[in-house]
Amino acid sequence: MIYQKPKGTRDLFGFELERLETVNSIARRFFKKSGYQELKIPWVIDKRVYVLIPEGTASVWRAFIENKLSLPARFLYIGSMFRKERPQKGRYREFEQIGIELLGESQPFYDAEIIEQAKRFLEIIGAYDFFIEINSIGCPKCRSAYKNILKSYLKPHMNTICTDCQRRFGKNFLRIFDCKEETCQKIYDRAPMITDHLCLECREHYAHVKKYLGIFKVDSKENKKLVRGLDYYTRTVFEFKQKGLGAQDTIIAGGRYDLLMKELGGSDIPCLGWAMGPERMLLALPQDVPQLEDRTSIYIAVIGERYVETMLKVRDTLVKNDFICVMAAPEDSIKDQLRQANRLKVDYVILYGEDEAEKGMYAIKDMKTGEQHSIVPDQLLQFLKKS
RNA sequence: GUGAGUGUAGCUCAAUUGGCAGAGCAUUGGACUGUGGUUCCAAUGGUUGGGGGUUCAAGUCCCCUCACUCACCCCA
Repeated sequence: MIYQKPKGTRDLFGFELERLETVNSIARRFFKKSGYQELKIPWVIDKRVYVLIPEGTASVWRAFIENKLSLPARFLYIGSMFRKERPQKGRYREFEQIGIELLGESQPFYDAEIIEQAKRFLEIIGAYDFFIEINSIGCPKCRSAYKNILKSYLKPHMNTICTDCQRRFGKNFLRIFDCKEETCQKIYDRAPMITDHLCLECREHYAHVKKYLGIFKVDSKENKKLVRGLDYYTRTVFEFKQKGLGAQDTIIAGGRYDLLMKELGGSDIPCLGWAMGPERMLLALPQDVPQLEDRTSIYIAVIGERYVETMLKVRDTLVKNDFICVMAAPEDSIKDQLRQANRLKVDYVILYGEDEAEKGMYAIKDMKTGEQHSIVPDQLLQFLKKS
């Protein structure tokens, strides 16, 4: 072994890859029909060193500016993202993400719409047992006023909260609400919440978002402790959480970030979006969801090299007609060929050798029942299609 | 970065207070020379993750290291 795969990465193949790709193609179909255009963004975000993208939003913005695209714009991106944390259940260092970004829309209608689209998408895939949490974290105006209120509430408790929270207090203020310590949570339960300290505009925006969620018939639960660590988030934040997962149970997270564009040095453009971790979601689903396309598979057993050419034509016809088709090397014994066919779990085997050539027929064997009969070449496609 | 748990055949796992490294499945061959899967018989398969130590003797006990898993942390 020359080298092993880096920690937190995986080789995807077989069923696992198949269902991930199925989710991706459903996403493409669904969101393109909803007016989104796909954007393929580079994994590398630095000229000299290989710095890998941790999320898609900033890159989508960069692409928007660099390509001088016009507003309003809806983008879909699908691909690998990277994080450096130690892996655990539902958290890999290289992981898949499906995300959408909606640029240039400030109406609360759209906050509700992207939540509804996420929900419909999950339903199409066959996900269930998830719930939606929403909150509003206001704008810089109400948030800075609120931060002072929260700070003065927390001051007397500084020695009671855990060391992690003390660190968060200085670095990532609102994130203290995410703490898993019970003693900390007891203190935060009685803390003033940002949702109750919104300015008039933010309050109205939030009320409209909830109104539209009602019109869209999307059930959601308000979680006043749901926050974001970064300052460019404004107003609406939401998460979809999946039951039956471990500590990492958020399958979709998103919100509104009207200040991001300014932070990146651009003009003032509002933006909404979310990102989904399909692998994490699939962890909680039964193996047969989403439903895979079930194609009939055929193995062509050839007995004698001089029949290869005839069977190559059959193979090409089958592939053109969307069957899965594998051909055997004529040097292998018929026993080996059938054994291979069995291992590949194919539905049918076409056998062709001296006997069949003389009669001008194909022998076709149903691998489930073991039945075998002769069929004239012209009827092959018809026979396979009705099966 | 921190903590806990697990590493034995290709896979899933056994192995008593330290006492001959095993089973099932898989693989290969045969029974069966143009018929897989089922059945029967046989064979192959291991520096017990790696290194060091204690001991007459280590899969088992001690130390180090690597990998995986879960949790903390982080979460744009």
